[in-house]
Amino acid sequence: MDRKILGALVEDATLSYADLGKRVGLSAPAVHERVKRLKRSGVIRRMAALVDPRAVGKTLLAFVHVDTTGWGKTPELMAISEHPEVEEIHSVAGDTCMLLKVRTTDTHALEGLLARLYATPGVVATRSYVALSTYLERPVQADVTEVWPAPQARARSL
Amino acid sequence: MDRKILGALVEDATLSYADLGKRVGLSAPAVHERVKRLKRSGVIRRMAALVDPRAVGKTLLAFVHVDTTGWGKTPELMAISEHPEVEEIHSVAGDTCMLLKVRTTDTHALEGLLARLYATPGVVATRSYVALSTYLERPVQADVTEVWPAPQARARSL
DNA sequence: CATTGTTGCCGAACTTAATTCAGCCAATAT
DNA sequence: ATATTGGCTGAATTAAGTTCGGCAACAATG
Repeated sequence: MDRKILGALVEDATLSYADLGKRVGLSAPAVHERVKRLKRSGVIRRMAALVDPRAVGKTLLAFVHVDTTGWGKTPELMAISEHPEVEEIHSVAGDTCMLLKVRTTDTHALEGLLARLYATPGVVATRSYVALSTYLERPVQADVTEVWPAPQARARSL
Repeated sequence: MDRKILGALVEDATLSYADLGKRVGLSAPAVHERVKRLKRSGVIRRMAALVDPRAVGKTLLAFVHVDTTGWGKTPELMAISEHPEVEEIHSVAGDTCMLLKVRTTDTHALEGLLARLYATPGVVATRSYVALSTYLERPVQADVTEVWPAPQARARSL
């Protein structure tokens, strides 16, 4: 039941509780109660407007591999996350320490960002993959058919 | 002005128009008008609930490089996008055709997905990077300080 | 087996926000 | 100088969010 609500809210967070209720077969207050619980338990992190990157001038998407000298929440990591062009930072197993997803206005701006990354103390080397075109991009789906109970206890308390 | 509204709505799409108005110095109907325009012009693609991946059982995040025999909207591309584990598909310049962002419950499920990808006609070879931990992950920001006018004309009409 | 407590749902009432509309002001163009 | 357009405000209306009491189902307990 919660999965159905989640799936609908991922697609359209502006749905009224009444419409949601009709869709999943519940009354408006019941849906309201469940959504409130999903929010408080952290399953729903927040509601957000999804913005077209090109509409705000972010035409270029690139994935940047970065080697750093340290591990964990290091100063260089903090420095990297300060750049507004950086959307994601993952530490990956394979061949590099960090994998960054970055968006810039153009190749020139990407070069500027790379220069700033290189200049960061602790950053050793980078390698970049520029995206030519994006065929699919969707937020985390809730349509997993999976064994219960879901690990809701893992959700953050904030 | 629209940038301010966008920035606020990316952070919290549940803000009332009155609160938004107070934040940017406009009345509620004025904000309403602007948001409606931003939605219709495609700058705001949609409102969505951001779900904690772990709360819905998606513990593992991986980036998968895929080589395919064809280019563009090929059947193998459609086949790949059918898998619910696949969140993003980009064609990248560098060394492979496609870069996939996928989420699964565990390594076993990832292996199953890779097996299905390998079995897809047109898919030549894959290489995977498993994310150990994610330090930053945020949606497209609207905080670009950039020359005007923004290329709103590029936004989709739907 | 009955009792008591808990959980989750519904319907109605109430409160708040979304939405519409008429009128106004400023900027631009004729 | 004047008409026209676009965007804003404030009030009124409509719709939604939110709270509450009561009920039914289930589980644990005496």
